[in-house]
Amino acid sequence: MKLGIDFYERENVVQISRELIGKVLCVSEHDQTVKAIITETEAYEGVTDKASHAYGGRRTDRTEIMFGPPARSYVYLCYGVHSLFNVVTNKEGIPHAVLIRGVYPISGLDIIQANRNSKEPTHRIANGPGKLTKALGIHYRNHNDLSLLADSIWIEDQGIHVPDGELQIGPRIGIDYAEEDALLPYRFLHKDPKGRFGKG
DNA sequence: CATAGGATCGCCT
DNA sequence: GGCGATCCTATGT
Repeated sequence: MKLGIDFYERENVVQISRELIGKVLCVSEHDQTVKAIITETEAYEGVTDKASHAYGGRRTDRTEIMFGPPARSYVYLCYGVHSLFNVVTNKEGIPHAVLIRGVYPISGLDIIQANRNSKEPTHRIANGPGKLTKALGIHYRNHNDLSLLADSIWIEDQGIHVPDGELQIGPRIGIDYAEEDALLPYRFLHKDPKGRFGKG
């Protein structure tokens, strides 16, 4: 079932980031839906987090979405090339977000391969923050600031339970500039999506 | 208006 | 493992 507002509006973004591992990201467009299990996330803890775009309460046209209500998408362009997909959490006014960094497709693999223009195997076709947006057809121009409670992009709980032992928890990637916050254990990664979610 | 740099990826060696 | 691609955002004048 689709995650509701209660899931997103909680205060602990690190906990939400942890719980999103094993949930299912769904994207629907042109009457076609693709679904993929979330395998990697990072928490971004708003104004107190030097790695966050909203650090220090910085409000710009771009970051404004994170200050808005929860359960919405924050999709921005990275390195001029990649759309990166985030989920806005906590209450309006508190700019928390979770970056989705990797997924394992379970439905619509043919569409996903076409989107990527690649026949990479399932466990590698969307195992990166820029790869998964391209794979699922998420674009910063079309999919920014959408409600995750509507029918374009949403996240489902399909009862998949991922125990702590299957996770690797450590520092976030590519945020060396964030000084002491660069070492916070805000990254959650499933150690073996292929073995856990693959066939056989 | 100009400019530096980024929550990355894929190709090359 | 090194590097270029590629362009928007934020900041400063």
